[in-house]
Amino acid sequence: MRETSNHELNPNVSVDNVILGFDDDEIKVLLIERQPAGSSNGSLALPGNLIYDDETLDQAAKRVLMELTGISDIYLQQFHTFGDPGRITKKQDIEWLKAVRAHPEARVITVAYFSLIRIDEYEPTPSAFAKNAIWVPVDEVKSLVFDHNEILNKALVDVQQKLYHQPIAFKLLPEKFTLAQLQRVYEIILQTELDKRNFRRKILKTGFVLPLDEKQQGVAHKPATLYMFDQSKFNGGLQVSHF
Amino acid sequence: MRETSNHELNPNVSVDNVILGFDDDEIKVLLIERQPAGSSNGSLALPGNLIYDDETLDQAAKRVLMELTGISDIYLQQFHTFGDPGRITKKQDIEWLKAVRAHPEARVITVAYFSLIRIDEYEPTPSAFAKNAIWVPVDEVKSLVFDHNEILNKALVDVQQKLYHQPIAFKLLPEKFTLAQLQRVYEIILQTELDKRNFRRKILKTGFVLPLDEKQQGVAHKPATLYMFDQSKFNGGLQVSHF
DNA sequence: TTAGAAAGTGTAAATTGTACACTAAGTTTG
DNA sequence: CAAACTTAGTGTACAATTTACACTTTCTAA
Repeated sequence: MRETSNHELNPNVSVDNVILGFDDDEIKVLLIERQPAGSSNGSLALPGNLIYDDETLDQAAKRVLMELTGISDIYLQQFHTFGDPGRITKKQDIEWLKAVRAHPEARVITVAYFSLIRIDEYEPTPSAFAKNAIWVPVDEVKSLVFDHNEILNKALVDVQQKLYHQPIAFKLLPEKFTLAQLQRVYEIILQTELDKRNFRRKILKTGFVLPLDEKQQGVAHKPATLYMFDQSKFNGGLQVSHF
Repeated sequence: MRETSNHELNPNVSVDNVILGFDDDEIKVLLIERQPAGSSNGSLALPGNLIYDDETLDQAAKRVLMELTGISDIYLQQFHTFGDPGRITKKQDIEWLKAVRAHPEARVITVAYFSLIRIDEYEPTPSAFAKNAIWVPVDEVKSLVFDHNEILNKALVDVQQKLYHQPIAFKLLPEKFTLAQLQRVYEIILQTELDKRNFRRKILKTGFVLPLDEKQQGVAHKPATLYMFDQSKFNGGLQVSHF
């Protein structure tokens, strides 16, 4: 009988992480190639695994990410829990579970987390059952294991929503950034083009993006002013009045 | 060994429902009194219970609500999953679990759902381990079992957010309603006062609230025009431009 | 020195937000 | 049946925000 504070894997609950990365160009998602992979012409998955009975869900998400990809110290945010009994139907998935899990037939629900990071600030190094960890542009993602495509899509939609209310754009940029970089983040996440002058006016009026006494270096054109995000001025994001 | 499609209770996963009700006056939450209650000077809980291994989370939420309160046919929306190993610390809770659960020591994570309904359109009738089902004004809710206070609070915050993007205000009103009623819903959920003229202008401009050729009846003053919500015109809620 | 490339800036017109108070249309009461 | 009561319903002036739009500046590299 499992006890509340036993350090044992819970066969019924897993976490999955949607790590979205940005490289000043496009949004990519961090995927792992599972090992063993059975026939495996490389089946890809979100980094996720069962939780321990003595850790919180947030801790589990962090730990699992660390164990599979070596990435730590990032802020993970829970966004949805997936639990269709029919999540696991693909033959490859079933075989993989049999090879890896103590209770391969158990009903598993998974709590999904996302994070946004700069690709160049982390170096994923696969371990545990991840034989590879790779960044894949989100619109080039093919079929993933289990219901991971569904999880990824929901993450992308939720991130769009949260862009207005949470300072997530800045997690995709270096500490010091230009307004052009910031605009690009908004454009890529929202999948739309924005007017440069209007964007600048609006962003600067919020007060949570501060200019520095510093310019971009090493560019073959007029160097842009660098800016910083000021967390303390961020009160619920872009101001919006509904009434 | 549990199988994916067995009709057995999963000892590790539960659902909890935050049913918010409105009676044209204030927001109340539907709570149950558990049976057996031990020493119990009436410990109150959100209606929730373990899931079966062969049902989806959404199905489980519906079923559990039905079994405990008799309420069915309402739209339940998942909003967060709670899973601290320390969720269960109160002595009363532990005793109750021992009396009722096959695996009282099991680590349980709970997937929380909310719904908004009109109080006068439902008649909660307690059954299963609910010896009572009552509506409690949300600001009169005292200490609940487990972490149910935390779950309720998160539900209330999330509902505020979603009011702008989802047509949830209309679930708290009869099919035909006056603009004063609608305004009251917004005011109560947002905990703020709104200007009557500005509210009307803004709501009517959205196009998803349509006037009927019908007036309020049986009131001791000028009868108000009745309105309907038009789902098909609702595109993401109140229009807001961020850039 | 010139060409290239992105930075940075302003304005006019339309729309939306805000604050605010009286008249209209019923019912109830005396 | 008149008066009192209660809520419905409406408009406007001013401020703020949104939108659309193009040229000059400043740096590097050739």
